[in-house]
Amino acid sequence: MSEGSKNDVQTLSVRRELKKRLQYPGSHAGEGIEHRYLLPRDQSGQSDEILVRTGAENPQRMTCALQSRSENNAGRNSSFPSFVGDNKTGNNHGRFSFFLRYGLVYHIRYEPRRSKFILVSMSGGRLRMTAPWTYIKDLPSREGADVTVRGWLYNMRSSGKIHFLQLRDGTGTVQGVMVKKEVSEEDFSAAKSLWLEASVEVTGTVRKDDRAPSGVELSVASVSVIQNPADEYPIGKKDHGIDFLLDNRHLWLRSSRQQAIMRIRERVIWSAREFLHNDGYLLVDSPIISGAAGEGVSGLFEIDYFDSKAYLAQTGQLYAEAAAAAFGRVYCFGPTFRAEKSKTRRHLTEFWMLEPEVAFFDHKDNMDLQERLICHIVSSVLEHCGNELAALERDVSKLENIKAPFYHLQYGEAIEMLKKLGSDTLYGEDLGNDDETILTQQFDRPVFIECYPKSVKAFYMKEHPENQDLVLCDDLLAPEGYGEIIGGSQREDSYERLVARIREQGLPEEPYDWYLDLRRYGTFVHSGFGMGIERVVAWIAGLQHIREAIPWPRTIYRLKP
RNA sequence: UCCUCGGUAGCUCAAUCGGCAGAGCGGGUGGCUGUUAACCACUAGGUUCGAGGUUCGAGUCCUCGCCGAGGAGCCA
Repeated sequence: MSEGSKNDVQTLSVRRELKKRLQYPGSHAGEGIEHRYLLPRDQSGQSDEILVRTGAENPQRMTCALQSRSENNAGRNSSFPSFVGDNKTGNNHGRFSFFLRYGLVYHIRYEPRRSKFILVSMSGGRLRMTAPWTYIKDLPSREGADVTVRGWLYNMRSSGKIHFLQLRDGTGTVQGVMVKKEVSEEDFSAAKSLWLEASVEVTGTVRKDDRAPSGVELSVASVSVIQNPADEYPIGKKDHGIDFLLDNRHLWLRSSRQQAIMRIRERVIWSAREFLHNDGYLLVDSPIISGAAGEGVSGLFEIDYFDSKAYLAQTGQLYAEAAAAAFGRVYCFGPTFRAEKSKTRRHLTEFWMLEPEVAFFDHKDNMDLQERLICHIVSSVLEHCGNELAALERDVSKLENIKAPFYHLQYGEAIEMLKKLGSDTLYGEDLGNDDETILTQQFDRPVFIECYPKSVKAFYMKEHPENQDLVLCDDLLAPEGYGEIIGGSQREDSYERLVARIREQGLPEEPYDWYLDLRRYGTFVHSGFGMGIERVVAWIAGLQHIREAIPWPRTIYRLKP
């Protein structure tokens, strides 16, 4: 490996130049494409050239030839005249590798959409053509094949003459079985000295084995160590405390549990956007830096904005309302910030919120949309994240039960119910965290709490037509004690009443002049809501704490990593 | 800001009424050809968060401080 590290230095210095040179196009429409690439000069001042030709009938079939002009590479041309790859039938994903001097291997890939070749990577140290590597998730379908896996060693067990290398590469895990008499003495002893989370390239044969979770194992032929850590890996195999794990969040993400959570998070976001896109919603993002407060100044992060003050967005809603007047059905999705000094399992100072806003939707249409969105997200996670839910030991039956219709409670009914359950929250007060927990434990599906008192809700919510003390809003509480995941409302569309509400709450009018314009110029019935991504993820994944639902949690005392 | 709990080996945690500072994992050495957080033997590893106090004696009790967690309030 000392040989490799020497080359790595050289790699860095030539990489930049090579990338530059790989940019000239030279394509000829209709016929095959021919590219010539000059490679960096060697010590003698000569340059090599790569000649790449693509077939006219199939641009992805190509031949590559190294034409050497330099003396110390002249012999290579004959021993390495060309390399033919086929992206359709081959398993190399269109990547081609050239061995060149310095012991470097250049990996070049054809990019069909740009009709050009791009430099994928360079590696050094081994005098061979590197096979493109295989992702662990694909191994079950490659039984019997000789493959190379690149990844990290997350655990190792040894029985003297046999090593069990537990490998992960982000797509899955596989056990590499290394038998002493089947590999070189160097590889066997090198493997024994590996520490956890060493980065390795393992070559071997995919072999069926009923004992393996994925059904296959890798019979190791050779191990190439990319880096063996200098120190012991901080996160061990036994339990750790939450504080330690959060301090090591950058490493904690490698664990199978965190990987499962992040995949579920991605599925939640993906499925939500898929649902909205397919339903005709346009993504119109809102600014993160804003001169005006969204829902009152108390929980805002203030920043210096040149010579004036600005705030980090608490919500994109006001902007979404403006966009709804332009595009009808819109949503925004991005990080939002709350400077509350909350220290609970449901709060972060930075969290992601999905905020649809719909023209000509009333309170009821709004709740219907929320219900359909949540159902779609849950069923999508169930469909695509079975392995992840299993890894988290989530009770899937609880999620399979999430189907329309959800329960509905009027605020007054909720207070009555809470009184019977022992809460001392009075009519007119907002529901506390305990109240939400108690309430959601009564239901096996999400429950809407509708029409809260005006006094505890934001100024932009529309008054209830039959009771001026209430507003047309809804909180959607997730079951199993998780509580509020969505807050929504029909918006006040009357200019006069909106101005009155702003004054009632003692807010300055000037920052809202543009917002009031929406009621001056073609006002319209409209509704929307905000869904907290991390809370939805925490609920679906069954997490104890919201901070596991975001890659880099920001809480009051945690800015690092 | 308030309430509650906690801080002991690299990590997770014990330590009875105030009486010799302990275990597992991780590290080191040796053993083991089917291990699944492998196992077995041996071994190294400590300013018990800090300052002060009570006591023959403090990880343990008292005071103050620092740090963290859970909860309240507020919210998604």
